[in-house]
Amino acid sequence: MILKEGIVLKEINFECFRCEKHNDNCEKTLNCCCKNCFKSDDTNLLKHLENNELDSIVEGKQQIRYKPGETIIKQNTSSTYVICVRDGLAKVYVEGIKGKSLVVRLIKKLDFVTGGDLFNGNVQRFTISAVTPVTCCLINTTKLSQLFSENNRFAVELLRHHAKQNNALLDKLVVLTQKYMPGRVADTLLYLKNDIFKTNPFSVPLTRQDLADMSNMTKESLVRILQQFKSSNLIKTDGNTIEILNEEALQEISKNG
Amino acid sequence: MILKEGIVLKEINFECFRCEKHNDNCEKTLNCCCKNCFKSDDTNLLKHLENNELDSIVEGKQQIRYKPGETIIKQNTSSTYVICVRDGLAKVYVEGIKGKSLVVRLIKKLDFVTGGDLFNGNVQRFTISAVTPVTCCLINTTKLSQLFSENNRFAVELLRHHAKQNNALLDKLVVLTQKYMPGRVADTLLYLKNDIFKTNPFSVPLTRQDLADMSNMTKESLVRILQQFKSSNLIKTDGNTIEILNEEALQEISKNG
DNA sequence: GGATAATTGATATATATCAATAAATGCTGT
DNA sequence: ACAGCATTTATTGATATATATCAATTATCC
Repeated sequence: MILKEGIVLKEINFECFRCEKHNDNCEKTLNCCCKNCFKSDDTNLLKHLENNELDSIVEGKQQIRYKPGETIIKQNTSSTYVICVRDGLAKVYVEGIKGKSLVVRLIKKLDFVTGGDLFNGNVQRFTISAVTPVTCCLINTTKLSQLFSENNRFAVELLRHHAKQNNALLDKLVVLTQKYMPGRVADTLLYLKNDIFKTNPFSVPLTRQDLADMSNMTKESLVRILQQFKSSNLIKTDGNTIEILNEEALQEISKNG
Repeated sequence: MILKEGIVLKEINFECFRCEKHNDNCEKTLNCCCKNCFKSDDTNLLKHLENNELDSIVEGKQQIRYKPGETIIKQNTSSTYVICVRDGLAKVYVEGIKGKSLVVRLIKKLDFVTGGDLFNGNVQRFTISAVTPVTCCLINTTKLSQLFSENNRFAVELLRHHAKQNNALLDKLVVLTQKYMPGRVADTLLYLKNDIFKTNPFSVPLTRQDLADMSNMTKESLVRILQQFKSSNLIKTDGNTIEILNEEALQEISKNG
């Protein structure tokens, strides 16, 4: 089954005994099934949906694999999908002025991305591309609004999700415009450790350019700040592995801007 | 009626013949009545609500007047209000690091602001303060979610509104981090002319500091750019009156960063 | 007429740019 | 599997520049 040029939907013929939907390897992993996936997380958008309601949106869902570097959603194209990541890491970024990119967010397992123009023309306002191999589900939004009347807790959940995204953007706006470079790099490092990888040390499948795009600076500047942090014994790096040695100090640097 | 220290609700004893709600001067202006107000604009959040549905949220509504400089919503305080501006101009800004403010948006007649943490703890993530005398309605959000099941078009409308805010923030993020000062000032000027005042010349009830906070720079830098624009005959200023003489050139400057 | 806001100039500094090198990564063919 | 070459990525240094800061003056507004 070919969706669009280059992207081929993996044929799924496995019958999942738990959700009664087509699935791959569902019995073994227990997290590949849509209903499990959707329901397994407290912050999950779809947690309030009843089984039959889930069925209606799961039905048209497409589960796709992307190789590192591949584009999942392209800025300024129209699409009516909500993305749910099942596995892997992807970056959400704005392609800005003169080729500059601004990484707004990293997304990983169970993260949802509801597009910029949801119910509003459906033009995507950012690009999402796979950092590691990514498996994700594309859920068609056209069915979402039908659910609102049946289940108003779902509408509330979706609004909450949007409100959170709004807050995150507002925070980012302040951080990127009002903090000096060391503060921004500190924020990026703490974000990676505490929100994304949740281990220490952690191995980052991102280039220095990516880290710079997250921190709104050039790669050269990022490297220099990283060196400063290293010589101050705040962090230790070995290639793409970063260890945070003094989190309090980084928090302090973040606070001071 | 005293809401909180310093803010006194004006007593309203006028009976509006069109909406049968309490109101002031409704017959004369025809735009002060909630239902008119809510329904008079195409982009209005509440346009899909039926009369009885509107009644339920209008009932607990508070209509308040603010003097220039007064705070309508204070960042980091909890409130469950959605703001609807009936008259005047207010600025929505984030109080950032080391006393720096970032004006995210100006709001005027019929604009809605749904708070940062709607359905999510209700902590406001920005401050709103009156620039001119402002009359606005505070609508309690606790009643909003009840309407979703009755009227799913309303939920869609609210989501659309949030999606738009998201896009605006994303745009602002790019503009403020990737454009040089002239580009940012050009954007601010075009925003004032085309989105806010819709006349040319227009009289801006904002200080240079406010304009600088909108453009993410110091007031000194803003003044200098304004002088540059003046000596290039792109604009003409007389105190707080600004006339845009060459919009195409400003668009070009905006584009080039 | 005193406070606040606007303007202008001189200087400092954070950060980008340019350029050169070093290290890693991927590919090719054997 | 591995050496060797090509390509990308990372690092470091020297320099340029956008922008902030500081200071002084002028205009504006209650």
